[in-house]
Order: sequence, then C-alpha cells, then structure tokens
Amino acid sequence: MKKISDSTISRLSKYYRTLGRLIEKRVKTVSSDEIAEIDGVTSAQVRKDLSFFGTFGKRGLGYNTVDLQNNIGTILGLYKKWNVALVGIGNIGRALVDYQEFKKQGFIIKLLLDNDEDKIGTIIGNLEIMPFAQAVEYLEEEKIQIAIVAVPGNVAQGVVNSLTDAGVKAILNFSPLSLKVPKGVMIKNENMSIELEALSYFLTNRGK
Amino acid sequence: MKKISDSTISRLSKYYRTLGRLIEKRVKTVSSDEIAEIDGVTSAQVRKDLSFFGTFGKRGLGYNTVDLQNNIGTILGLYKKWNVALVGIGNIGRALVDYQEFKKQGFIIKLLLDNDEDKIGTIIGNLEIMPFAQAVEYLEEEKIQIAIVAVPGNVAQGVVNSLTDAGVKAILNFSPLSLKVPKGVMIKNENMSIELEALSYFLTNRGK
DNA sequence: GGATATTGTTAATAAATTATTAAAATAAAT
DNA sequence: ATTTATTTTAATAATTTATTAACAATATCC
Repeated sequence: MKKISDSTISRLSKYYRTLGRLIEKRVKTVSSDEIAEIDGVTSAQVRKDLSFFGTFGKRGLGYNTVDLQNNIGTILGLYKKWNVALVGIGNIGRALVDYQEFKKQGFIIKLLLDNDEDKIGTIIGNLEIMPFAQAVEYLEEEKIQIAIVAVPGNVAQGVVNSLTDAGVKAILNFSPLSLKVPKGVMIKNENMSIELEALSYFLTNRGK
Repeated sequence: MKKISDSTISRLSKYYRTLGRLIEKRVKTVSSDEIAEIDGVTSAQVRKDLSFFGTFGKRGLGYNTVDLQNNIGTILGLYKKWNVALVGIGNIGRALVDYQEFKKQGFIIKLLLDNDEDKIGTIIGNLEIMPFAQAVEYLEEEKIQIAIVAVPGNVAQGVVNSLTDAGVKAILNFSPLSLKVPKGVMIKNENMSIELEALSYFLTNRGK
C-alpha cells in the first residue's frame, strides 16, 4: 500500500464531516470546489486527496454526497467499531467519557483505568474505573484496540510502555510529551499547549 | 518577517518543553542530536528550525539548556501574559478551567462565557460564568487576547463571528468544524476526532 | 450537437526535510 | 605550548514531499 501523508488523512476526516453536514441539509451532489471552500483548502487539493484512493466523482457534475461520505468512511475504517480504553480519569478523562462525538464515529469507550485508590471502583457513565495494575487482563478481556492516555506527563511513558507490551497498537496521547512507541504502533498527540503557543507566536510576531 | 511554517513552530514548542525537563534534571548543555532523539525528529531538523531565528549554540559543545529555552520562549512569546476567555462551559470547558499547564505557560483564563441561563452566575475556580450576550463588553474589560471556543458545532461559527467582531485576534477552536475567520485573525483547531480517525485509518490499513 | 461544468491526472511549483561540509570549540596527547 | 583528534554547530546544497495549476476527457443540459 502506497504511503499516504498524515495531512491527506486529516483532510479526509474533515471532508467526511463536511459531507455529513451537507447530507443533513439534503444536499445531493457537491463539487470539489464547494468542499474546498467549506474546509478552507483548494479544489485541486480535494481532488488530489481523493485520487489516492480511487475515482468517486462524475465529470461535469461533482460528487454524490452520500456515496462520497461512505467511500471516505470506508477508507478511514469508520464503519468498524473500535473498542477504546481511557487511561487516567482526571479532568480531561472525565470530559472525554461524556464526549458524544466519539460514539457517533464508532469509538466506544469500554474500559476506564486509573491507579488512584480513591478513584478505582467509582462508576462513570456506566463503567467502573478499574485498577491500572491489572490493565493487561482487562485490555484482553474487552478486546481494546485503541487507548486514550490522559495521565500526568511524568508517568505517561510508563503507561504507554505497559499498553504496548499488552499489545495495544494505537494510542491517543494527551500528555504534553513526545512519547516513544515500538515500531508497528501508532501514537497521535493531542496537545493543547502546542496550539496555544502557536497563537502566542502569532500574536507576538504579527506585523513584523 | 519571513514566514515560518506551522510545523517549525510546533516543534519549537516541543523543544521548549523538552528543555524544561532537562533543566529540571540539572542538565547544563545539550546537543541537537539529544533534543532530536527525545522529540523523535532528526538533528538536522532541530538545527534548521532554530536557524530561522538565529544562532544559539556553540560548535563542538551544543546548546546551553537555560539559554536555549529562554530564546525559544521569547520567540514564542511565552513570557508575556495572555488573557484568555473560555467560551462554552460544558465538559471540555470545565476540564480546561482546571488544566494547570495553561497558567504555567502564561495563559491566564480571565473570563468564562456561556449563554445557558442555568450556568450563568455559577462560579468555577474563582470565576463567575458570564452571559455570552454581553461578550463584547467583558472581552474589552478583561483585555482578552485569546479565546478558547468549546461550544457545540452548530453555534460555533456564530460565536467565532461575535468574537472576531469584538476584536479577538487568536482563537483555539474545539468544535469539529473548519471555521472561517477574517484576515489577520488566527484560528487553531483542537479536534480529537481527526486524530482518532487517523488511528482508525492506521489500524484498518496497516500491513496492506 | 454545442455549450458548460467539473473531474481525474499529469506537470510545474513550492515547501519541507535531510544530507553535507567547513568552521569553531574543546579535550587529549606529546 | 602545540598539535591532533573529536565533537558539534551553522550554513548551504540536495533531495524529497506536498501543493497548486493546467488541461484533456467526459458527463449533463438545453
């Protein structure tokens, strides 16, 4: 399989959501130009991104919104159900449990892990917080494929090591560190500080 | 001022944090190679990123950790204090209020806004939730420079329009939409779905 | 069937990353 | 105290990757 760039994949995510909104509005067809306008890219970019995976449009007409969304959804694997474990049930973790967007897209939180005695046993949503010490067992049991790591930075690498040792192949990391994972494992970072600092840079240097 | 790429800026953020941890460990000097190893990039990349802003190292020796961190901090504008408004006090908003990392880096949440009658007047941390309807007034009063928008997608563009009309020049958007802002305003997106979908794509297509 | 729209694809351009090397700093050796 | 070896930056060149532009191919509409 040809290597597709991260930016292409993240734009496909955006197109997918944009198509969803168009479908809600009963829009039947859409041109690359319209998608581009909505998502703030060029139409050439939209067509190029799609071209890596096939041809989905009709010349002169554009794309059928429902079909294109389906195709992108399939490319991204969104019609599978993914079992997700959430590690670290602090403020961010708690917010994520309630985040409805996840379930809508097939990401189902099935396991909550923490190592804080006070939290273990607590029920959030309809899940009980389980001890991280027994992670391997629970990960296996719940057939977890994706772990969301929302623990303090100083323990994040250790947690990730345990998870990858237990066979987890995909991790979403909320700690503000660059964590190491073995080959064959993908880790993506969600780091608010980076975006805020980009804003700080912009405000500091604009006009110069 | 020469246009610097977003990826350079976000790597500088990482180096900044990495240097912070090295300083905590009393490390006095560091080579581009060591920074690169920690942050998962190449040493050429580290030196290139820094080269856009000046020369900070000593040949044969490397970089003084404290000096380099200071220089990067200055480049990113982290030693200024930024007044931040948080718009939309739902699950994510609440988690952000408590997120200590922000304050550490000079981003001070000074204003909470929501339009839900039930929430207005509630106190979180030591701030009262104020009505979004009077946003202009409060934004002015508190000298807000950065707004974090954590409202539902269907109202996000409207909220952003109000904010930019009121003169806000930097926005961090947590809604899963590509929002439009006027020229001269920077918006950065924090969109967990995109990262999760990249993981889904990876799990679906690895090995192919 | 001609005019119009819009894709898919190739070519051109631009941007970002990586590699290379001379210069500078230190440390070791004599 | 000089010289030599080693380290590592800074600067630039080479390469790779990503984006944008261009346009022929084709579908639709009147």
